Formats: sequence, structure tokens, C-alpha cells
Amino acid sequence: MKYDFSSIESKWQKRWAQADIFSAKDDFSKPKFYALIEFPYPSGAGLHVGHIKAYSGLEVVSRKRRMQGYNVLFPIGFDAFGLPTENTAIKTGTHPRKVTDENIAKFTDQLKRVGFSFDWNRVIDTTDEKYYKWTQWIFLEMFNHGLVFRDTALVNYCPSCKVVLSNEDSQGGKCDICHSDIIQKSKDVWYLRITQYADKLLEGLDRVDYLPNIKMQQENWIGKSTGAFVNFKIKEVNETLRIYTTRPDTLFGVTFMVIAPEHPIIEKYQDKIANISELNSYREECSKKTEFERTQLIKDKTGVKIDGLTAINPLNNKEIPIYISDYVMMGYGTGAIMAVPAHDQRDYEFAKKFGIDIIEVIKGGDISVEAYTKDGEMVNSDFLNGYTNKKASIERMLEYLTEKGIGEKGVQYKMKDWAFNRQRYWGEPIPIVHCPKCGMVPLPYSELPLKLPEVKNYEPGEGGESPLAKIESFVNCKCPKCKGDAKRETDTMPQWAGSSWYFLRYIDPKNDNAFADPEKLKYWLPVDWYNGGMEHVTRHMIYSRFWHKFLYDIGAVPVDEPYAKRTAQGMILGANGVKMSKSLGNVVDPNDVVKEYGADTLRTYILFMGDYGSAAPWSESSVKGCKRFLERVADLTAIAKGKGTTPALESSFHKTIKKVSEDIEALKFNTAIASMMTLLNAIYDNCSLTVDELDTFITLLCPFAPHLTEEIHEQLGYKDFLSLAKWPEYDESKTADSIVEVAVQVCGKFRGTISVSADSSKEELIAAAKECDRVKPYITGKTIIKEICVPGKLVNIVVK
RNA sequence: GCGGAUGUGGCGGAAUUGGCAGACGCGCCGGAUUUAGGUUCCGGUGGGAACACCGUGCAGGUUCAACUCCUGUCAUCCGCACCA
Repeated sequence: MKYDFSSIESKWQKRWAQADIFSAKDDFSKPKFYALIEFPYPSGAGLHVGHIKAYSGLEVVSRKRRMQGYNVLFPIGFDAFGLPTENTAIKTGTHPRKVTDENIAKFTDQLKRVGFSFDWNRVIDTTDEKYYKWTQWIFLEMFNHGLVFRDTALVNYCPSCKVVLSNEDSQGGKCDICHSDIIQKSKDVWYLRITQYADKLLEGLDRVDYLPNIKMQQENWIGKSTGAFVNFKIKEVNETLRIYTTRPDTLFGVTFMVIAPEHPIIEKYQDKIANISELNSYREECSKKTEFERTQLIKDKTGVKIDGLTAINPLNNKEIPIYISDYVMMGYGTGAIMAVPAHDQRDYEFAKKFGIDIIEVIKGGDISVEAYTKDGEMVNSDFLNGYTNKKASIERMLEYLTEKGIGEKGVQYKMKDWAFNRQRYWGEPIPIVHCPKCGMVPLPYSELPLKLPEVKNYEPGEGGESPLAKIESFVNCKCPKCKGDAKRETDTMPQWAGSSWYFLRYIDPKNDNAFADPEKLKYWLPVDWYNGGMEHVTRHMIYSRFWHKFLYDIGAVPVDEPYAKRTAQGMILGANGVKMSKSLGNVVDPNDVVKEYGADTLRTYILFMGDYGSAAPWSESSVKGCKRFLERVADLTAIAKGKGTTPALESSFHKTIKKVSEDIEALKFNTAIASMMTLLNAIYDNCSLTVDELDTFITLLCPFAPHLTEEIHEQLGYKDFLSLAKWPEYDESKTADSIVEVAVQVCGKFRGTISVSADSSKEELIAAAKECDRVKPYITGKTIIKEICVPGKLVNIVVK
């Protein structure tokens, strides 16, 4: 058969669409399979080969599950709010709505050309008011359940994007969007209380099937630590300084305290502090440092002693000095620490520099050289003396602290509450009204969606205010509570909002009365398998798990974990082995590949190029290799004749069906394809094949190369869709060969093979091995001291 | 610094439980077809003159047998990073 891929591909894409064969049915009697891929951000650059790889994995799994009789939901949508679109709008003067629609149309066209079996009836767009109505609805639910609060805080601010960023969006002190250095700025911020769900987010990980490194990254991100809060009295004023420590066992070794430069106690007691101007100039210096400088570059400890405030160790009433230093952060714990230089390296460095006492309380190290952080016998520690187990001493100390009322057990998380507002246009408006009398008033649900107003200028204001603030007709409104004059919130939600619950909307995308029908949620949830990039494992996934757990707690969804299983694909690198980027000119456009080699080749190559979870460089010649494979498959139509099975190929077929079936489930697509190539080679070596066998072969290949295989299926005379055919089954007993090659070793060295019947006994195998011509020279005249036999695998004769 | 992962031909990568290292593909070499190139087909392809021998980052160890297990070490990549 001539392999005219472009006409074959457009033909079958049309037929699938006309017959609507990939839409999920709300038929609750069938077993369901919900496969989810991370929906794309429709950027102007169009689809990237990385998108194809990200979707191809579950595309193949979904196609296989469909053929196995599952009711499959494999949806697609667009995460379309966000800065790049808004920036295009500003640059070109085009409405972001128009930019978004054009980009979505472009993405849709490209995705369809690859032949993905998405359910195109359920497409969602986060910027559609019918969608974001429910994003706002969930926000209001959170507000009404006390999970939203507003605070003035030092926030991560990107001076270039003029926008407040969450911690997650400013990793490494760089803006996630434009990579400029972020600065700390005091602003009014809307927060979502994600920390209230920290424990649930952590504990839920025990009940889901995520790749181990994904779980680990999430745990790391949440960053739970257990320890104690301890209150230190201050001698000169009626005040206690509260600290957090994970090492309460070392409390007798405290020789000084350190507070963050921003700690409020300094301003509160500035008239008691003799060296306030010195402190202020140090604080000034610190505030100028970027996060990057403060955390990455400064290894040398700096700080200033507070002259006029002295702390008292609550255990032994010893007076200890207080310092300010930027190695203590206001954002973690209480912004103040007790310093134990003998057993904490940072405190040690600080003490050495400032000439502070170092008291050993755990034996085992040499504190004249460095801090000792391991276990050992407690000394200089009153009631803890003699304890050797860290855990036991911590417990004893906690008991003591609680008993005396000077402290208590405490838990801290690295994760912070989620800064939720952005000073931008292209996002969901926050449905809150500021009333001079009533304060912050949530919009009634009946007023949703709160639509984005039309504006002429999308530029954010100079003071970092949203473009919406300039629209008086939007801003001025009546208070829903007292009906008096009020003003709307003008900030919008971050891009992560819409993507935090999109998988729920796919279940019932057109519902106007609820975000989804409870019966449908009950059937489809949880998502059975979610695949995406490693870069979304900490942010998007933590946010969406948080939203979902909240919805579960208010009874809006039936399961507490949204994703039963999560995997991640590896990147596609440029041909030169480095990340694809425009500036390096090594970007591959999937459109070009489809045009030149066809979608089936593109799909097959992307899954064949290497381990699905690892990064692999693009190779044009390997693309050609996959095209050759498909051409050779197309040519099978010339040799396929008759019905039934070809005896010489029977076990090869059963083996291949088994291998492909298992490998797809394990995301080992490369070896699945390799095994089909091996079978194809065997078919050509054998020079004969029945029509039934060809049909089995193309059925196995269908998830990978659906267009070509549909075409062959039709040529074989079938009228139905191969995409809906039954997945082949194998007979385990027929996967084994009757004659097997067994390796023979002498003293562990491979010397030859023997062909024997698969059910030969150990004795028969050893006897046959000794008769092998290649083996004889190595054993004749030697004493056999051991004979090892692994049936079906190998014989090892040990001689002396 | 901490945590995780990876290291196999010229290249991408295969190798259930320790059991013939290099499946499959690319590339390369030779041959056939072709005016030629391309395509296609056939044969070969870890190193090595070798049926010896050597080969899975490096050095040891356990074992009849190690890519696989153990100890140490180096390199690369990723994540977190003064988290008290």
C-alpha cells in the first residue's frame, strides 16, 4: 500500500470528528477512566513538540483503555488568562479576548492535526465568563469559610511586571515570568489560607500514587518541621520575645538571641535602645539587598547587638544579649531565634565573629572547630544531663516547658499563605466590594459572574494598581449589604486560579447551575491518571489539591484527593542536547514534522525517542527511521493472505501483545514500539502473514499511529473504526517458546549456547551442556566442583 | 550545604527476581537496484588480527555468576537552600 500520509490523516481526522467517537459518555454503568493532561496556555508561539510529548503518553493509554471497553474521559481545554496575552495586547493594541481566541483557534487546529483523541465536546476556556463564574464562586465559598484574608505585608513584587507574586512564583528571587530580580514591597494583599491545609496536603500524599520524586518535592515544599515555641522575657521592658526552635533540647546552650531586621520589637522599643541609629542603618542596608543577595551571596554573618534590650533564659535566668541579623528571616517561625552556637553552624559562625560564649551541651564534637550537630550525651543541662537520645531529651524538655508555662510544642511550615491578587487586567475579577461602613463584603452568588469590563488601556498603573482601577463604572458600586456607595476590588486573580479546578469542569462543562453535577462528579472522580511537567508539581498541583480539599470539606466534591495517580514526562531537547529555545534556533515546530513526515510518524517518534520520563534530544534521522517503520507496516498489506495464524509467528504475536499491553501501562512506550518493530522484522523474515494477524498487528499499533492503522483496517474490508476495535488479548502459555536457547558458562564465563526443549530437566540441561562443542575444551581434564542450572536460562559449570 | 536522580557502543537508548550486556532505532561499512543522488532491498557493525582476551564513570567487596547487591569515590543534571 502506498503510504500517502497526508490524505490518510485528514481523511480519518474528519471521519472521527463526524462520528464523534472519542466523546465520553455519561453512562454510569460502564467502568470509567479519566485521563488528564495539563491543559495548555494558548501562547502566540503555537504548539511546541514538548506539548505533543506531554499529551502523547496518556493519548496512547486512553486509546488503549477505550479499546478495552472503558468509558474514557480524555479532555482538553485552555488555561488562557495570564500575562503573556496581556502583554501582547498592550504591545499590539489588540483586545486580549481577541488574542486569546486567535491563539485557541491556532492550538485547536494544530492539536487536531496530530490526531489526538480528545473529547472536543468538553473544551473549556478559563477566560470564558461561564467558566470563571465558578472560579469566582469557589473564591466566594472560601471567603465565606474564612479562608481568605487581607493583610498588609512585605510581598514579592516584580518591578518590571508591576505585579505581586506568590512565593511559588518568585523562586530563587526571580520573577517567574520576566526573570527580573524581585523586590520586597509593603502592600495590601489578598491571601488564601493554604497553610491551614498544610497537614491535609501532606497526609493525603500517603493515599495517592504519585512518582516518588513528585511526592518528595511536595513534601519538601510544604516543609513541615516540629519543635517548640519558647518565650524569653526581656529584662528592661515588660515584653516576651517568642522564638521557634526544632532543638529545644539545647536550650541550656543558648548564649544569645537573634531577631530579623524587620522584627517589630525594634520599633516598639526604639526609645529604650541606645544604638537605635546604628540598628536603623543596618536595617536600611538589609532592605536594599535583593532576596538573591541575602540568601545566595552572603555567607559572611553580619549583625548588630541591640544595646538596651537583654533577654533572660527562662531555664536558668541567665542574661543573654540580643542581636539583629539578616540570617534570621521575618517570614519563617517568629522572626526570632535562640542561638546555640555549640550545636548550630550558623549560630557558631555568628558567635565566633562577635566573640560570644559557646557552651557545649552535647558531648561528642570539638566545639573549638565547628558546631556539633549530631547525637551525644547531654551535659551542662541540669535535668537533661546524662540523656543520650535526642528524641528523648526533646520530649523531656517539652514536658518541662509546658509544665512551667514558658513554651510549648509547635509546628512550622516552609509553605506560606498564598498571595492571591494581581494588579492586572487579564484575570478573574475578585468578587469583593469595599464598603466604608461594612468593610469587605462578598458579592452575592447571584451576581456572578462579575465580568471583566472593557478598558482602553491594559497598562497597570504606576503605583502598582490594576488597570481596572481606572474604570469608574466598574469601581463605583453599591454595597450588597447596606446598599450604600462602595467600591469594587480592582485586583484580579493569579493565573493559578482557573487551573486549580479545571478537571472538575470537564466533567460537566456546560452546567449553568453548578460547577458540575454531583452525580457526574461521583462517577468520574477522582482523575485516574494525571500527567504533566515536573515544573507544575509544586505550584499548580499543591494549589489544586488545596482547592479540591476545601471543596471536599464543604461537601462539594465526593473525594478528598483529586488525582489518583501522577506521572511526568521528560523534556524534548534540541538536536544539540540543550533546551529548545528561540534564541538558540533549535526549536522544532510540530507542524513542520506533520507536514513532512505525518502525524503518525511524529507521534511514534516522540514516544520512541527514549524513556518517557527522561529528557532526550531531537533527532531528525530517527524521525525518518520511524517513518520507515510505518511504511514497512503499510507494505504488509501486500503479503497478508488468508485467515488464522502462522505457526512460526504465533508465539511472537502473543509475546508482542503482552509486551505492548504491559509497557503502555508503565509508560514504557519506547520498548512497546521496539517490540512491534521486532515483530515486524520477524514477519518479513518469515515472508508470510495472515490477514487476521495483520489486523492484530495494526490494532496494537493503533494507539500510536491511528491514521495509518485505520486506513489499513479499512483496506482489509472492515467497516468499523479500528479505534473502537477490541484490544488484542494474549495467551500466557503461548508466549513461551517450546525450544529455548540456554547459555552455558564455565566458571562464570559464557562459552556457548544449547538449543533444548523448554521443559528439559536440570539433569538433561547439564548433560547437554557438557556435550556442547564449544564447552568441551574447557571442562575436559578438569574436576567439576559445582554445577548450577537455571532452567530455561543458563548452565554454569565450575571446574578446577 | 541538604535532598533526589543519572552515568552502558559513534548517537538515542534496551536488559522481571543477580543469570548470554548492547534489544529496537539512528549512524556507519560492504553489496544489489539506479546514468547519478535519493529511495528501497540484502549482509555486517562494542573494542580487538583473534574461537584468546577486554569491556556498563572510577576503586574495592559479596557471589558459581554483578549494569543489577554492598562500601568508598568522581562527574553530570534537577529540586530546595541562612527554614532556626
